Amino acid sequence: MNKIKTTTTVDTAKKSTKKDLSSPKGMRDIMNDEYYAFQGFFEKAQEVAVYYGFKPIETPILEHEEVFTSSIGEGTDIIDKEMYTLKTKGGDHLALRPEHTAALMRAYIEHGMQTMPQPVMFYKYGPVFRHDKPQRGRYRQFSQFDLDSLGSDKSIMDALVIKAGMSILEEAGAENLSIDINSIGDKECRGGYIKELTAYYRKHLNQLPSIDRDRLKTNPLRILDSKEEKTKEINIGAPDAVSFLCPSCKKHFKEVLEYLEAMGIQYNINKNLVRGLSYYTRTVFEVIEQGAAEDGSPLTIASGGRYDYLARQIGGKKDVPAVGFSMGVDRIVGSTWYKKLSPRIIKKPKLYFIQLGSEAKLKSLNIIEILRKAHVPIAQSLSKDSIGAQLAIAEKLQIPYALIFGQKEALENSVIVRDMSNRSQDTVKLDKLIEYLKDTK
RNA sequence: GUGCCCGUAGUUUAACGGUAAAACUCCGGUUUGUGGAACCGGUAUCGAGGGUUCAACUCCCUCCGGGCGCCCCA
Repeated sequence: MNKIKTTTTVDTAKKSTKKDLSSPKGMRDIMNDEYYAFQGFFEKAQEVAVYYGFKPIETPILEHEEVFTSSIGEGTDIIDKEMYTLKTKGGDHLALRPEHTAALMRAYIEHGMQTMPQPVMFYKYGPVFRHDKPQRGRYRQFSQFDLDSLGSDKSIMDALVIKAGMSILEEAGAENLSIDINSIGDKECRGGYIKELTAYYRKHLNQLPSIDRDRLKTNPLRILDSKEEKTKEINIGAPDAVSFLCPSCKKHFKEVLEYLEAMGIQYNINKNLVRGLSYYTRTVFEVIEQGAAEDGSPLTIASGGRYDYLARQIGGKKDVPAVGFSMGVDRIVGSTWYKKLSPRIIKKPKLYFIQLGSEAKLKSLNIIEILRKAHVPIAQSLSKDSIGAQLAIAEKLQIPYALIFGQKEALENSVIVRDMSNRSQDTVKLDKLIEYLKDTK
């Protein structure tokens, strides 16, 4: 009964020979050193985050589409063009998360975290997805590490989140980062500012490039960081958000800056910084890597801000003041300054296990298990047969000791420990091996 | 989504309108227990699909993928 229709399966397999064996556009495999680089970064980031009082959280990679559409804002590219959406068999409209913040707020509301001592502070790490055109440091699946404080409108939380984030970046090896900061006000003052700004651009409408004329309708704030030369000139005389801040926003912003100064964090106020996501209020900032790359163009490696109205936007009954810091891990790990943080699980092999002959090979795995139980990190290449080749690999890997286990040793239950540096070797009984190794360094 | 450039073995590179060359890596073999050895051998439907042509990897188109800029953004 096992004769399944082999012919048909083979046929279909042959017909669909042209399988695309590459990973999807903008998505890649991460392995070996690169994997360790990511893992090492995460461990360090986690360590710093915990010191600052952040707790871990992981949310699903998929969320209901509305979590993002209602928060990030329609009219932004992230929602209109870049979100991966899908319809489940049950008819739910889900989306691969394009960022962490909205999902985090959803979790906060869902679990009634307002009953916990405020603020609730989380760190969050994982892949996010944007259907974007891949470019330098830009992938369709990339990893973000986020720090967020939810439930407090205090300016010191802005400062804390920024400080913790900057510490992580420094631990990762960043040196000459600059942080751009601005305040775009709250609902008290932002409306008035936008009105004023719009009026200003209207006055210069005939000089405004067409792309920015369009933005005047969709999102006037974004004209501020336009790359059009013409617009840049016009922007010089544009009203700036800070001078339109209401007293409480002004106070908040001033305090944030004072904290930054007290902590020795270099910043510069960039009045043209507005950020793309529409949920931001008050503080917005970006951490920029100045042209360390060959081409010298700056790359934003982290960004964030306050999002005091997000909770209600996604359907919460009341506002939850919050602030967050989000880092692009791929960009950090890919930076020239990134110092390869090594994951804790990676141990430098102390021994290279060499086996010779079938009798020895048969018992090899047992010996490796003895070493593993004694927590002796080793390397081996059991598939190789020649002792010369195996020694060569040990040499190449710069492993201090080689363990030679051949036919003779297998029969005698012993093993040769060879010091790679001076080529001296000792024969040691298997049951004394661990003890013997303790005396070596 | 858009503009420019690009796409040959695992990798880095050749060549030519007439069905691909080399280096390194990898795998296999030869010398059957001590430091990257040597020698031999193997591995490409020239990103995919069309078209032009007697003939295309080489010319043209479409698509896919990559790099850079724009939009946008980590």
